[in-house]
Amino acid sequence: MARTSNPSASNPSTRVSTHPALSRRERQIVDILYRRGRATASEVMDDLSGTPNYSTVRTQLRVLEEKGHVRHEEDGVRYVYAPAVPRAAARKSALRHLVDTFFDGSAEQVVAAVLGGEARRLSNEDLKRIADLVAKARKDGVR
Amino acid sequence: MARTSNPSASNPSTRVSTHPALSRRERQIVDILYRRGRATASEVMDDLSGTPNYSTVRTQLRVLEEKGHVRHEEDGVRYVYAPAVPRAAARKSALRHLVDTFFDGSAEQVVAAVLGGEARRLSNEDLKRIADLVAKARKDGVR
DNA sequence: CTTGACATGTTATTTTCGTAGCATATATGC
DNA sequence: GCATATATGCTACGAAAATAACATGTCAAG
Repeated sequence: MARTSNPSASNPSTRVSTHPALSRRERQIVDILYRRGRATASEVMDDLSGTPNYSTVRTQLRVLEEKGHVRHEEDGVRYVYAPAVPRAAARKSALRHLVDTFFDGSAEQVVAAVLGGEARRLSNEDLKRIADLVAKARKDGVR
Repeated sequence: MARTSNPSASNPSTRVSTHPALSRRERQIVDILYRRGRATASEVMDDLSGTPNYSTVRTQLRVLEEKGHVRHEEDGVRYVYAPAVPRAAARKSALRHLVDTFFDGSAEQVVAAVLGGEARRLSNEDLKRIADLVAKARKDGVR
């Protein structure tokens, strides 16, 4: 019965790096931080769905910090939070996860989806720049 | 205190479609289903991290079905599960979320990341096909 | 026809989450 | 100086999630 073996680390869909995967609300909060770069508890609260209590959000940020997912710096009296994992790194693994989960691991399919407007409509200028990117990648690759 | 208003539907990072967002484990399970297309409880279990009890996985699949995230069909005696939301739709919103969260909403940045190997290495054939895709998109767009 | 392997059905227990209240500190305007 | 707005510190608690035990059903091999 397809009991093939599962090293449990070979599977991008469930792979857990150093951190044990975020809960639902935690994921939302961290995503907000990635989108904003950095934010106070109030700002995070504003971006959260529902109408969480300010206190609630602070508690969650504190827990996230304890777990090492988030860090804060003090700006005068207030705390300003930011993701502990650099955006570039998080982005990389997120992209990879997406590609593996929804695009059969195919980069080409991703580009097709982006061009197809699955993300948002592209202007002619956008397409031009993208074409240049691809051209450059090809040239470099062939080099 | 910056209580500007939050329709909770204007924010892609926290937007909840019809379904109230999956819990951690649920997300993992559904992702596995998207990757495999369809799977039995055993197969899902094999792909999950940790070493969840078979019983546990079945319970979670049942709950997911109750919530409408998953459906099952019977293949003889056994149940075969699949995501309730079509892959294409899920993919679309996932891509959008990724772009908004990590790429400043820029499709161009996504393509750059893909080309840059942030997802996986591309062959020359891949690049060729991608170049064709872009060329076609440009032609169509200009039309 | 009975036994073993593998399913599903049901129910229970432990953990984790999500949420918020209350106490306290600090700056700011009157 | 003192009230008010806004912070953080700490604690608590119900709800949901994650997990698994136990019971039952089915099919095929021997």
